[in-house]
Amino acid sequence: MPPTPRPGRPARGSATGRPVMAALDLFGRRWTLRILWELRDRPLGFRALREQCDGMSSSVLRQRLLELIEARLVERGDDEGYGLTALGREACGELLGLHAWAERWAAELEGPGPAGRGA
Amino acid sequence: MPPTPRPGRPARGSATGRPVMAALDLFGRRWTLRILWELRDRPLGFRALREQCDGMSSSVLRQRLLELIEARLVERGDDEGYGLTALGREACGELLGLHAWAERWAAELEGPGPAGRGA
DNA sequence: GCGTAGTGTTTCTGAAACCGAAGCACCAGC
DNA sequence: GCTGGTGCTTCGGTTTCAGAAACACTACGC
Repeated sequence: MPPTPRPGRPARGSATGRPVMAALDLFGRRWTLRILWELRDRPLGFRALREQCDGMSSSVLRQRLLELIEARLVERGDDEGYGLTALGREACGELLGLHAWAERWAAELEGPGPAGRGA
Repeated sequence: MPPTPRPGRPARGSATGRPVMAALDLFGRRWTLRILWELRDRPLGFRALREQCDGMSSSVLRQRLLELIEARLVERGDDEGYGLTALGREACGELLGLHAWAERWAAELEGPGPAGRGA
């Protein structure tokens, strides 16, 4: 299991510990973005979260949660399960921007098409 | 090689084709965010881009570039190499938000610490 | 007490993704 | 013809992920 990326420590695929590199490494791992997204407006238990993520592998979910907890984006409540920290909510705010972008993206791909949209 | 995520088509790990899911899948692949980041303010050739990404594997770089081209985030100029499309620049704008967040993240982890920062 | 149902978590095996170095084909300058 | 620069491909080994099964624990009804 690779180390959890954190600012100040060299990220995977980066000689520097620049915060943005650590973030790019952390968010570039499979399911990480999705987990943050699914927790965006309420905490979820392990199994519920797994359901939301279309039944992703429990071993990987566990791993990602540990990483996110170590990175202080996620924390465990006593009853509610896993939820975002203040830092996690801020990051999720940025994902909202991505969500808006994705809608424009969809519109763009659907519409004009020099490079064709069908495979 | 898995299919390139695109809105309207079920993304990996998602039953739906919702644009945001496709985006989360696309951006959740290793190096994808980093590539966009490195292209943020000028086009780069294959080898130069590879250098910027700390010597990432050329086979994976090729794969990611094809995906990004198919997703219309990246295009090839005749001379300058690979550069962002208008859509790609928009997405990159969202990454700038992530960059700003990463700085706050670094400050937060450096400062107060209930969960400890040292391993 | 005893079984049932619900957690979160762990373990395991095979598949998929990634790494990394080497080498290819091509072109420009000399 | 050689050198040095591209972009790109191939291939064996390593890492990561997938998916199902089972574990430990708790709360409940009985």
